Amino acid sequence: MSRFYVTTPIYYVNAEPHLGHAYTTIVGDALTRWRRLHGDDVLYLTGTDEHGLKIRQSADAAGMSPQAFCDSIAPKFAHAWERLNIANDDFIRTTEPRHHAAVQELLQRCYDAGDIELDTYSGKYCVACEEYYSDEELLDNDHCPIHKRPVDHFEEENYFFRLSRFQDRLLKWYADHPGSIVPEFRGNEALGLIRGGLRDFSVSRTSLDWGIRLPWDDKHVAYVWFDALTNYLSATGFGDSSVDYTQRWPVDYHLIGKDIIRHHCVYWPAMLMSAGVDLPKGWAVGGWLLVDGEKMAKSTGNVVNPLDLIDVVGVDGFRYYVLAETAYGSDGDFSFDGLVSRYNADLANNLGNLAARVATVVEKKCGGIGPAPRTDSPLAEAAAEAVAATTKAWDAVAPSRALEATWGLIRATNAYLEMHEPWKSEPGSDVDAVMGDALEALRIVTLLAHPAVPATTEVIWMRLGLSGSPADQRLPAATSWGGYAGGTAVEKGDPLFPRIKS
RNA sequence: GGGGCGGUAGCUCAGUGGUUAGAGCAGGGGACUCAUAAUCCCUUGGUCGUGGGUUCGAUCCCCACCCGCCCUACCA
Repeated sequence: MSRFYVTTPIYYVNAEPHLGHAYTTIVGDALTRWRRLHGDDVLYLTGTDEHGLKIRQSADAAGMSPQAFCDSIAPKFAHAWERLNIANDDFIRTTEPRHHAAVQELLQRCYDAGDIELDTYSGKYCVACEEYYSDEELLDNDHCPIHKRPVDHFEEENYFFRLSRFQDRLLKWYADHPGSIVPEFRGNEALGLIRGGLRDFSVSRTSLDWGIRLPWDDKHVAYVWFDALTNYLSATGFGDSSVDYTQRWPVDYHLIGKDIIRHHCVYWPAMLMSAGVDLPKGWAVGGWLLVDGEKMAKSTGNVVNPLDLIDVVGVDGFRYYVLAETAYGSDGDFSFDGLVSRYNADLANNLGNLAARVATVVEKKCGGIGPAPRTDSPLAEAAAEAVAATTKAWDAVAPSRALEATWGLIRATNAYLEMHEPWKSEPGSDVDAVMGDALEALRIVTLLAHPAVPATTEVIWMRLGLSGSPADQRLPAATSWGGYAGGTAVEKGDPLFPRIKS
């Protein structure tokens, strides 16, 4: 049994869960469910990022302590993932003791390695914002873009991580590990960032109090990088001397958005190198889900709450949509019309309807008991192709392609039924053969589609009269043609995906 | 300004240095009626962003440009 460890970014608790968070989290869930089907010992990690000035400010504004504020928001993420049927194995919060231990361990290791040194951070600072600004962010004459007033030149004593020392090592590592970033074109972006030159970055603040103290200098609080990124290590037990964190580390995939490539593919590996920790095996970089063609933002008022959508198309309808509609890596476009139309076309008309018609014909022509499939069924080849293509796609972290391949078998099965028209024949061996084949194809579809639509496939599995759950099956053996033995009572039940009238 | 990614049928996307560029959805026609007015078959539709270049030949290679988006160093 192999181990498989996948992470999502940890989400900043300054905002409530939205479509973008849900997208990445669903991709990770489907990917890890696929690995579980293969018997892997999976660790799927998500969580929340709870430190920093903005949390402090939001807490102050709410009249709460930062911890109480975080305690009020973090469960909303955990709850949202429950609603979306996310099977994360752990949920890490950066305010947890285990995370503090890991952050301090990583900091200490980098400090001991000589890669963290005291220096001076200087920049243009707006007192009203309590923020530093780069020259390009400022208006003409060094005015704050928000407050329209002059910024001050500030200097602050910071510890810096000597990222500049890592350019050659990072380039060599990536050259030695081709394909570690998928899709490939995102890997090229990361290399471009490294080749473009690396500057040291500060890892601490003295002006911040809501965070983790540096172990060797408690006047300083860790700034975001060493705090947030380290969560991936915290969950493995890193920093706890009684635990062998290498049982879980290195991670197989960090799922990230394209906007945080620099932090995850440049800063993070350099930090790990410095600390003597193995680097991740892979990164899977996703694009953004735009909403009606525009970037989702509070200012445009187009923030989509995923929980509103599951009232319309169900949990699996929503999961299927985000997985199927967008090629992971590229930007996708979310639209309500698209959601409904894909739900109707793929789930109601294809999968749901196939399950319904098969059950009806088995009931009418086979006495409600599913016949066994033929060993030499023409559908067997279509099934094998679907299994192969689906597997290849999931292995490449390409959910939309995986589902397309799986749906190919659904279409082939519908076509197969049309060709033989078993509803026109009298009960007998010919009808039994056709329906056995259809049931077997549907069983295989159920397994292949399970990572995307786990709840519905459980229901189909049960209606086919099969015991247990698709999740108990072991691929690839379970997707071999002929796994259905026949002789089970097939139940029609209510429509799995009632068609939505638009 | 610099770096990067993308621009292929109405929509979402595949794709390859070479005969007539593909899929799904949407549109049109037909068949069927087991099924959630679902399904199946056929079909309309593309100057493969623009202009050059390399080549016997480019959507795929090179250059320039246009458009969209991302990063540009401390918001995930």
